[in-house]
Amino acid sequence: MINYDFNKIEKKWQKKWQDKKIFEVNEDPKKKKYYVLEMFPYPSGNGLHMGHAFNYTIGDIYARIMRMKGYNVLYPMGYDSFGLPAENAAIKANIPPRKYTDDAIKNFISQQKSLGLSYDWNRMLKTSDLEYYKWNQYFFLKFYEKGLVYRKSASVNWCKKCNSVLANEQVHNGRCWRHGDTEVEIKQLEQWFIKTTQYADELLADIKKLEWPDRIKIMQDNWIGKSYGSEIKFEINGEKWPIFTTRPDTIFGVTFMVISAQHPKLNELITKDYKKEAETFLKKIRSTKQEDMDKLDKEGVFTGSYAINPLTNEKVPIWIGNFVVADYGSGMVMAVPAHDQRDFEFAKKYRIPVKTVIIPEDTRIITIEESLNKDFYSKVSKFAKISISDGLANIYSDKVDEVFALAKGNFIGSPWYIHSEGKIKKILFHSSKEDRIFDWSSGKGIKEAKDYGLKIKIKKEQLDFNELKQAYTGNGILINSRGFNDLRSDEAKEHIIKALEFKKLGKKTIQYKLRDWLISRQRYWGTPIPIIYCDKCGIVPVLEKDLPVKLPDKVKFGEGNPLATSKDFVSVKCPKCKEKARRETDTMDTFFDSSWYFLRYTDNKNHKSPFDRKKVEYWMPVDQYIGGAEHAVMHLIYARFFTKVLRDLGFFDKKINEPFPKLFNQGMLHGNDGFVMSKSRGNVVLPEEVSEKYGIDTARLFLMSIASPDKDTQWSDNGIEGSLRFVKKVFDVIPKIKTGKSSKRLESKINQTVKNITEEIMGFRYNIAVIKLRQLFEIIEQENEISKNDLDIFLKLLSPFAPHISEELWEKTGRKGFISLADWPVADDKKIDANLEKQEEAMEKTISDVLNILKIIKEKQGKDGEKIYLYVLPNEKDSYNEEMLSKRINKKIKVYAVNDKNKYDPENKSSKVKPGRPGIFVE
RNA sequence: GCGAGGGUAGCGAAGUGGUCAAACGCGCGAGACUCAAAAUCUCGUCUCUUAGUGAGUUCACAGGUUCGAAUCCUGUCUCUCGCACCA
Repeated sequence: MINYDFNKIEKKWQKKWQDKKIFEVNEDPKKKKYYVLEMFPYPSGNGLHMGHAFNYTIGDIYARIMRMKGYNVLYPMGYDSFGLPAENAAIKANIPPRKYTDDAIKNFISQQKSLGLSYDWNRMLKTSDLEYYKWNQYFFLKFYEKGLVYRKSASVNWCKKCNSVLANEQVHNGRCWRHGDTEVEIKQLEQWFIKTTQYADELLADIKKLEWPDRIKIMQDNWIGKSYGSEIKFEINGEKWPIFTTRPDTIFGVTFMVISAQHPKLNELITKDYKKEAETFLKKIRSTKQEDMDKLDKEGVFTGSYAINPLTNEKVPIWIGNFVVADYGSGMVMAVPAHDQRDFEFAKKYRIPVKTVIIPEDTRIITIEESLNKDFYSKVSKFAKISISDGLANIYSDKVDEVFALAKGNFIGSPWYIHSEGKIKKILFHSSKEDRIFDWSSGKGIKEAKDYGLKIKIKKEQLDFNELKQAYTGNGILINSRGFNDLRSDEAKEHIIKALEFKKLGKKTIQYKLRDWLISRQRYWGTPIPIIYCDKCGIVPVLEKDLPVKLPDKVKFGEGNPLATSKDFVSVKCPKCKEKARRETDTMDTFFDSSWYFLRYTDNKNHKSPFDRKKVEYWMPVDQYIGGAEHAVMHLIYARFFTKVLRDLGFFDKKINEPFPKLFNQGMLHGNDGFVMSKSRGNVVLPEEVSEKYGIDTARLFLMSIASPDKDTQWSDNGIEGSLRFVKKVFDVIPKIKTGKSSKRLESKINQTVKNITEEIMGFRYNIAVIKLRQLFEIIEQENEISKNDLDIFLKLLSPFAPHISEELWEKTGRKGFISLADWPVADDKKIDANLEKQEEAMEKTISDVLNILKIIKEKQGKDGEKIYLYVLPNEKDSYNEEMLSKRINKKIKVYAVNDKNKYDPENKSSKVKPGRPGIFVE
């Protein structure tokens, strides 16, 4: 076998592709377009690792097959080059961020080119280029005009390592998304926000139209977090405070209110008498780390104020609590301790009354009067019988599913109720000393609770739900709710809202968890926000004609906001009054940049506008987007939002509603040790090293064959050897193969494989496609000759995975042009012959029979079989190829038709012959 | 706590009702080639059995549905990921 010089071949074809610009595309109305896109990378100074190669190869294969299928394929690459790491590197190594970034990009490009990716490099973009980011500013102004941008003071997430605020989406588990070890602090700051919430409904509704992995869709759904509820107005100090709740059916159970410690109007409620305690409490909360907050018990203090329940006119105390989220709903909750676990815990701690207003369906409280006086059949659970006499309670039942008795102490005193459904299984007794569960399922008939030695005494005055162990949070039947008693929760919600609406004290509302997008960053390496502050005119947007606001080169780091250190930058004249004014010194979140880059690819050199409408309308939407799941609720939500806004601003046709109708989530590539590749762990596999040793085609093929590309996979230095063997063999065998006529068997196999591989690639089951390709190659190897056309087909099938050697072999076998631009093969169904498949199986079976016999002879008789004779039915003779069999079995094989008079058959094995099953004689 | 997805032979990984003792790759074993090794080629690789056969036990664990289960249902254990006091 020759040792092929893969590196030379790779360079050769990469150069040819580039010189001939074969992957560059233009709008062509005659051709169907297809837009394949991978999430563009942040160009880190560390360069690419194998994980990137894995990701890009997935997209490249897709782009290649679509191109060969005749689509006009847009497959671009660019760089999300603004951002913190460059700035930090600049501070650390004293390199200007622009230089750091440009160097990193250069490095990325050369690495990516050596991966054989078929990008249209002519469309490359960098978000840190003035030609790109000036359009960020332009969009910001457009959004501003439309009222989609606003400035407000709010509690914001602050990461001290980033030295900047973060968007809600960038806080993970109370920590910074970039700095997993850094807790986010809450600061009160005035910042720029984008009204993503204005599109919450559409963003949510359109999720179901997307062909995305379910888990990403679910994540977005949860993130937007729509909940239906109502706003109920509670009167506080003569003022109406709207309070959001999803459980208006529990309004009669409200025994207190809790306001968030961060609520802007909190101070209005704290009365003189409670000021001291409140301040101590608030101080404590503010000094608590965000992370510890979650673990804390519910805590709070009384404000001294009261709210009036609009339906009962009861006065309930207002507490400050550490568990109420300030910016969700109304920042204050109506607390129903009997039916909300948090409220329950709080009430228990501060001995606030608990009032039960919902009981599970099929449940009735047995009132003491009823219980004490007579044998009692539960009204609802018809099969439960409770008898109470002399203060002793026994429970009898044969068909009740679950009987809950809530009791206190030695089962003495306390309220209890029975809940039943279907067959009897268990009876549960809870006591404050221990929880005991009795399995009722073993007993067929009636058992007495007292058999277990239980005595239950009930006293009237102890009917007190404060003894409940936890809140009942399910739906059920209303009690203690005046006119709404006996309604089911869902009915009660409607009725109660109606009653409140009638009094103008409440209404139905919808709440979202999604918050507006905070885009201000107190950092340098980003897009300057085009705003000017004038003492006279206030906030004044930069005029469109004055764009771009260029990011200054000379700033000082480490003294707060870097842009503020550039006097030339800050000082400006007010566009309105022409007086002295100052510029905004914050920059934009880089997710702003990545929210529309896919549009810019369609027209990346446009100086006059962000993109040409026609071009966007030709190429958009992205037909296949590829990227990791880490952007499920960040980039993917922002980009969807942006697209919808630009659509509404008339930048392109109304039909473009979603940027990425189809999304593929690739898995993570782990290192040899099974852990995520990272520099600190030292398990990073570098493409150039692998490439040098095995060739990039081999690496691509291997990456795609380890596992399904949507799964996390593990790099293995051993595994790639297998792929190398295959690549070498192909490279060795193909040029030597005799071209002529393909056998029926080969034709059938080839056409079947074309069909399979096409389907597998289209479904991203690349691993299966590679297996099919290998199986096909095995057949080709076995055959004596192959037709020119079939050989071409094989190379075409190989080419998306191993483009360089495919090109090389294409050329070596005398084909013209680039295989990358050749037509993707179409299967000829007529040539697929199921009978041949059967013959194949018969042959495999025969081989294994022969081998088995050889093994047995060796074991039993200690001799090696030398010659093998097969006796086959005359019509099957052609299916048994002596040469091929001999090669497989490594022995001389002679095939006779059973009716051959001259056959050699000393033991008359030919009598054993059956269709598809030859007789075998070994000697 | 809530939500999503997993657990398949020594390892990686296909397989979602019969064609499954389970593709493919790695590893390992045997043979061929060679003076020898590497490379390459062929075969084998759950257990027992066997002139090409037959039997048994498997797909986290325990039950169940079915004529039939790796595949469907229930429960348990376990791993990964996402959200996390959202009223």
